[in-house]
Amino acid sequence: MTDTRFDPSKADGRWQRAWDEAGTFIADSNSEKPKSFILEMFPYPSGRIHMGHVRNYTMGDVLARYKKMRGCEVLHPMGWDAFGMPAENAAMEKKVHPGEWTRSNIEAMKAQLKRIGFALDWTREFATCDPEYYGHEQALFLDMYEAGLVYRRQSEVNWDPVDMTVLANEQVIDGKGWRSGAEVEKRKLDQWFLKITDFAEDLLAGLDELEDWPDKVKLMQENWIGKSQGLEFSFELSNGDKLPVYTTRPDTIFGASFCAIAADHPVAQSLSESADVAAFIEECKKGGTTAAELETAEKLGFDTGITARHPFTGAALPVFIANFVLMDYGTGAVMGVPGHDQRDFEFATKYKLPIARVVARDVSEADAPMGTEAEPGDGVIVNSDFLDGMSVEDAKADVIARAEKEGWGEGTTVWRLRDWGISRQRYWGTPIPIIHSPDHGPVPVPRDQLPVTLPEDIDFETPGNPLERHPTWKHTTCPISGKPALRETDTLDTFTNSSWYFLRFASQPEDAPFDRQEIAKWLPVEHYIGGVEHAILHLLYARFWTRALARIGQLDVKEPFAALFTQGMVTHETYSLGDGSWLSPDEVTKDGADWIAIEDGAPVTAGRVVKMSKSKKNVVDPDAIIADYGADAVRWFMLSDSPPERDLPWSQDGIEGCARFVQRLWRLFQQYDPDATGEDSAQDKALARKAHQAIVAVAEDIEALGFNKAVARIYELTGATEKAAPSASRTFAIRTLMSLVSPMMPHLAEEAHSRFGSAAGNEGLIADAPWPEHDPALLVEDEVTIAVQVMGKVRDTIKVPKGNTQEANVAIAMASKNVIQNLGGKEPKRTIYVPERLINFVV
RNA sequence: GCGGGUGUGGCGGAAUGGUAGACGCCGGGGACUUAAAAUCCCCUGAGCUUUGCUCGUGCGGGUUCGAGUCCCGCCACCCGCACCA
Repeated sequence: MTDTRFDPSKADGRWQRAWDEAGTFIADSNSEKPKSFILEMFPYPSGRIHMGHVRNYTMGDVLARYKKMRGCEVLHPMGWDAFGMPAENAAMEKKVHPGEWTRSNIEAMKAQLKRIGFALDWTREFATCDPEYYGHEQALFLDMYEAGLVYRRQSEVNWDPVDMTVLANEQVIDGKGWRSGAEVEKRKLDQWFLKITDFAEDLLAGLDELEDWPDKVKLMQENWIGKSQGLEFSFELSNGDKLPVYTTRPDTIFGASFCAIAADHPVAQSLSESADVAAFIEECKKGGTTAAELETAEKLGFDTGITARHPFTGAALPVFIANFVLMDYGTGAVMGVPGHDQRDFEFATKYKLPIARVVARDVSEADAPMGTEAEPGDGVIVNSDFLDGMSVEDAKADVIARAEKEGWGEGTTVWRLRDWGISRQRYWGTPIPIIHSPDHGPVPVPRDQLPVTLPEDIDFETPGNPLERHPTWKHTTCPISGKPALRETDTLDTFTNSSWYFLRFASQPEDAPFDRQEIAKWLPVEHYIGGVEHAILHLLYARFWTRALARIGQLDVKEPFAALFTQGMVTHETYSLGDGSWLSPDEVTKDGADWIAIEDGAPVTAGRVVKMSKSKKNVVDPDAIIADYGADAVRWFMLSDSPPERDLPWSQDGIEGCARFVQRLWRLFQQYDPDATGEDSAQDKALARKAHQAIVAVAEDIEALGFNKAVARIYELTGATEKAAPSASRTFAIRTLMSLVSPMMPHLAEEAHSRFGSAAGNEGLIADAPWPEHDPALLVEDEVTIAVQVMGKVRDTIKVPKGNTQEANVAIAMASKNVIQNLGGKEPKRTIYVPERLINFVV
């Protein structure tokens, strides 16, 4: 035999080069084979590959390699989601151009990915900041514009009044700007929107057909789209105006004790001449625009003195301006029913408004006092005149019917989903290809002038939008009149870049965003893998974008991703000093049972296991790990132990165990003996059976993305093979193991295959070899173990031939000493018999 | 606040309503070695009056011959909330 140790530092690079030179993973769209498009969410080039990326791409890689073994033509591409805020922050902090920073990050990260040995088709690589890519995106934007799917309106942003700049939600910390520290305000700007709400019904209905998506993601999207049936009606106001409101709970209308309107509602605005009202409206502008902030902020109201006439009772309800009502949702006005809505309850408690019960568990509890919280649940209607005794459902229908008959309201469908605001007042994004003409308003940039490229000479010294401040870039001429005009200086939300990149991976013509026929060959993506944090926004936007392109006749698919998998995070223990500062894993060591700082021996507290993050310093660099243990050990670790949808805690012991297993397999592979004979012993048969069972089980596990289970199967077969004496079965088991681990540990598998496997006549790369065949006759066992219970408690187990009759097995069970003892001389009253599993005697 | 999820030994986890803890890690004992590393073997949920018995899957109830799994009510933690990607 040759070496005794597998040396990844030599083998990894050798096989990575071999795959590159052979073009092993280049996808051929003209292949006759069935097509398989395996895609992981492409990375943002932040600087370094982190363990989360490694886990994500390892899972996709195993699938891609497995599919190839199964005879598919596999498309497994990689690219870069290259626009975004971090590049602009780097520009401000490090005085480096965002493009330069991004490009050098891409270069570094690509080299890292190559060292992990991923089976990627690098010929299709692109970055979304390439003018070719965003130029095609601008064309798609104009297609949608011309199809009426784009419009412009006023919308609120977070405004930093000191830096005079728009802030992302992430840049608002506790209501203050992250750099200036100033109190953030809401400010209205003209912004571009995509009409995703036009597709609300279709996006919702489409979820039903996504059988291979996790239920939880479909549920989250369903709730996000938020279809609700309700009543829209108008209150008559004491000042003579009408106040349209929308409610999903018309059944509780007799419990209404006030109305609340948004600060920018016309009724509120009409009162703003009063200093008090103006001051309150100003107060409502404080704070940012996030839902969490709005929902948790203290409920504030201002009594306008106006009253609204209740449509049934005629009661005069006070009308408040309230900070928790949004102009963007519904009509910007609500009826307040404090008894059965928590937000209304808090508001009514604060402003001492009546809290009436109109829903109870039973009519007899109509006078039961309200507790300290609203009761939003189901029940029967009480204290509500003609609705008394009805179910919530019936009462809703009844009120809507009456409103429609009497002509003061109508039942409507309302969606929680809002149109997609795509304007960003930032530099590092796709320029919106619009020219604002003094005579013709917004005009599309002519197609032959695309791409509208970003200017290179850019000033990041002052806050605000660099495109807006650039001395010449925005100055152009109107395509219609030729008169001086201004370019749109907003760029597109980076989510637009990731809404169609998978199409560009499948097809990359120069003169168009994609080729329809080529797309039809590959789409939909067979497996799409990424973090659950994208469950709603990215996935919904990509579904929308695909549908929009289908509607305007450019695509034949509606759903881009046939199967979705959301993987868990990579986590690590945290280490902190007494002063609360964090230490990284390589700054600490164990002193007996305690952790101490390596530098000065100071005591360290080992804290909770949380997602790896720079701020907590609990990160482990994949490069260093690969240098120490090799790519296969890291890949194996990423697949072992934790189910892929759950978090994976990184551990030093774990990676060392994986590296040991790589060597253990290597030792076993060296014992490959094509000339071994002998099939007769029971042990040989048992091993052959295990190997054939593993071929089927590992395939099933990989197809179900149960990588941790596949890993456990491989451990079991490895252990059994090691223990076996040389035989033809053992040789078969070793060869089987080489194939089974090849998607997961491709470098080790190639090395073993080239050195030992070729002795058995296997030529070429194992990456090109097929998945092993199994013998169905060897899948079944000929003996089964049956648990014997007395009153549901296991008292014994019996081993019986597989074909035994129920009578025979029950007789064997009855003869068991333990069973006799536990029956205590009594005859079983009943016997539960589960074939090949269990017998339960009930006395 | 709203929406979604998760909870099983010291740790990661396995288990079509049918033998809870497969497989791995850690730990303990032993073999080999001048020694170490590596490797191999055995043990490893808790408790007890130990041929065996009792308890045990976040907590409290329920359904069932039988519940980690199904139902009801809680608790804790994690993710998302529309300008982070």
